[in-house]
Amino acid sequence: MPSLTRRRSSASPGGVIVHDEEDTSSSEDESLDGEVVVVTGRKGSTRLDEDPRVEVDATVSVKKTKAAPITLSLKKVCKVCKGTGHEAGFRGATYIDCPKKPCFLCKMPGHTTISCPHRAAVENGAVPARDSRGAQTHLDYVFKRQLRAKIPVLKQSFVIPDQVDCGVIKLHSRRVTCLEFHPTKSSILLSGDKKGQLGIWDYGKLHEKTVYGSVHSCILNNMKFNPSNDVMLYTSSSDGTVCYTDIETGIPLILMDLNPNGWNGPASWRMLYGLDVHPEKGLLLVADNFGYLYLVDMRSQNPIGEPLLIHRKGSKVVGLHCNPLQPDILISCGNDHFARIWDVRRLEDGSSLAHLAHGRVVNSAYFSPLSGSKILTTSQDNRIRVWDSIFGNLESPSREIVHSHDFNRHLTPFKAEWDPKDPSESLAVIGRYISENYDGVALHPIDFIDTTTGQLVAEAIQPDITTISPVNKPHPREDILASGSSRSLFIWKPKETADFDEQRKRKSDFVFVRPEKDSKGGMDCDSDDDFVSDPKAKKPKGHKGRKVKPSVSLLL
DNA sequence: AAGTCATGTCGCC
DNA sequence: TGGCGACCCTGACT
Repeated sequence: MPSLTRRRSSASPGGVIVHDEEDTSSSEDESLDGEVVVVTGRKGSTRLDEDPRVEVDATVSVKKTKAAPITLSLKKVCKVCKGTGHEAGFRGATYIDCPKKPCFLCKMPGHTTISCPHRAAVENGAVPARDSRGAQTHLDYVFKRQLRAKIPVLKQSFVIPDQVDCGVIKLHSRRVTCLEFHPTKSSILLSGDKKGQLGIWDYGKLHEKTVYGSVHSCILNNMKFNPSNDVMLYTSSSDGTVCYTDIETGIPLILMDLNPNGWNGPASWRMLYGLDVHPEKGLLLVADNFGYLYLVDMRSQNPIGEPLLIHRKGSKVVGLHCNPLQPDILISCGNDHFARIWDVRRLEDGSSLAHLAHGRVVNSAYFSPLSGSKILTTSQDNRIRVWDSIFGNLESPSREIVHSHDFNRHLTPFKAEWDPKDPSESLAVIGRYISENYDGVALHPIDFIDTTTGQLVAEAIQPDITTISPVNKPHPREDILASGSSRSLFIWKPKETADFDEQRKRKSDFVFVRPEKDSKGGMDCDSDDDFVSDPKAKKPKGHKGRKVKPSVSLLL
């Protein structure tokens, strides 16, 4: 008589799975010529042929012969569409899409990410979308093949900080939401997290880092320095407050609180997003999750005027940016799928100068940093858009670039950032959502895109960083990029300037800092315990099913 | 090492 | 228009 074989599992390869209930005495019988029997059992039912209560899965066939071969024909089920005959998920370090769903990259049906024309192209994911105003002609191809290669490059070559110089693991206890470089002290990076904590890290000295936990009580969405006082920082948060904080003490002054009566449910709780300074007027601009813009007078430190509806009522305003040359010109973007341009001098209901339509939520809209004449937007329809002249035709973007930066509720929204040091105002930096198989490791690079051509200029990867990096900030003056990946921060430099000899000398590429569990007030992370250089220290784990090479640089 | 959980947007009814 | 549930590459922790 065969004994009942049970297996407690929920994802055996190729298996529909059945669980025991209240049974702690599971056992496996290997005498059945390697065949596995998966049975739904109940407490006390130990033998299949004796207990009529045993339920056999529909896909299991049981032969009551002497040898009692019990076979399984378990159908593979796609975790995405629940259909059979295919499976979505990682195969090694390569992700296989569900063929029944639209392409995860360009969102068009009929193909998957692997065969997507936007991915298969040499530009590898970041290529200009087909221009809707003019299909490609034969002349275009002639131009590309025969002429373009002979045109001398007039543009300066980009300097790409694509080598990790140093990093802080877990300075924050929740994912990083925003980054800002100190305006005058070049090696100081400020970071905000989902918990509302404010991190200050001097990456030049590595050890000097502080986390203030009492500035905000939930997501720190944006920060901006006072242009006339580089110790003072403005922050906006989903707790509904704008704070003005001395970064040397971490003591905040609340300039505005939209939830003075506390929590009365989500219908009334206001969250503040976007934050920018109008230096000439001494104005602070912030917006909320119901579509309203607020102005705060920086001198009197008080809100002024009435809130103005700038996006669809009830929809979140995600970002604000004043034009660098004409700060009266403001751009806002929001969940109503629009970016809108305003004149701060005459703000009224419906007075927007232009509205830029997008396929989905607009995560960010920034004027170009030098001339302010271009606009770069990031939308959740997996497209980066560039509008070339804010005084020109804004009905449609002058360029759309397909790029993977989808929405995921567990990730900080991706935002493409201008490189402020690029005199041609064409280089943009943005993290990539979908992974690429890099020598057997699934990694999510940070992409450097030439927005004038849509070409992927460079992609920054580091085998140790297996997490997605949605937050990236190019340094305003130096060839440095800061990125926030989950709870960690990294500093990237160009290969030739990254100081690897120095790193080897100090035997640590990375600095590990334990997050404080329940921080009240400032947290000083400078105790010796915070640093790990032990070769036995925990290695970074790859994601499920992804093959990750052992880390060397982390453990030097 | 499989399970758990945190929790934003969108589409559908 | 509003409430509800599905959800495609998460990541850290148990």
